[in-house]
Amino acid sequence: MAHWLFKSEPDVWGWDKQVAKGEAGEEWDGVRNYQAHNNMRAMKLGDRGFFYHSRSGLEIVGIVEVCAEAHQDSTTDDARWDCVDIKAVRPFETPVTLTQIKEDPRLQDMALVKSARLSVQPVTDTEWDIVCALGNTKP
DNA sequence: GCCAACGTTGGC
DNA sequence: GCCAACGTTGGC
Repeated sequence: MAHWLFKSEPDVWGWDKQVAKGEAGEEWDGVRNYQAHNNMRAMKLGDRGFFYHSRSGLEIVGIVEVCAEAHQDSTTDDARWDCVDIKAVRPFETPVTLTQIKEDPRLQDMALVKSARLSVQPVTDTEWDIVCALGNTKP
C-alpha cells in the first residue's frame, strides 16, 4: 500500500476540521498543481497519508486514509482537476516537526525537504515507518 | 509580513 | 518552444 503526505494551512483547513468530518471524510479539493494531481490519481482506496500543517505549525499532526479515489473536483468545472476524499484515522501522539525531519539523516530524501512547495507528496514505506516512530504513533 | 523559490502563463 | 513576467506557496 502506498503512502502520501497532504499539506494544508491550518488557518484554512486544519486537522481539527478534518477530524470533525468523521468517517464521511472530505474532498481534498482546490489543488491546482499537476504533480500533486498525478499523485492523487495514483491513490487507491485505503491508502494512508500524513496530514501536515504548513505555514503555521510546520508539523505532521495525524494520519488520514483515502476514502474515495480520484473524482471531479467539485469546486471547479475544469475537467483537468480531480481529487480524492480523505478521512482522519488518528492523531499523532507527538507531532513531528519539520525541524525534526530536516535534522534526521534518514529523512533527507523526503519530498517535504526536497520540494517544499508540492502540496500532495508520495512518502516511501521506510519514511512512513520512521516518521510514525518519531511521533510515537502506530503506522 | 517578508521574500526566495517555484510553477504557470502568455507574447514572441 | 523559449523565456520573461507574474502569481502563489511556505519557511522564517
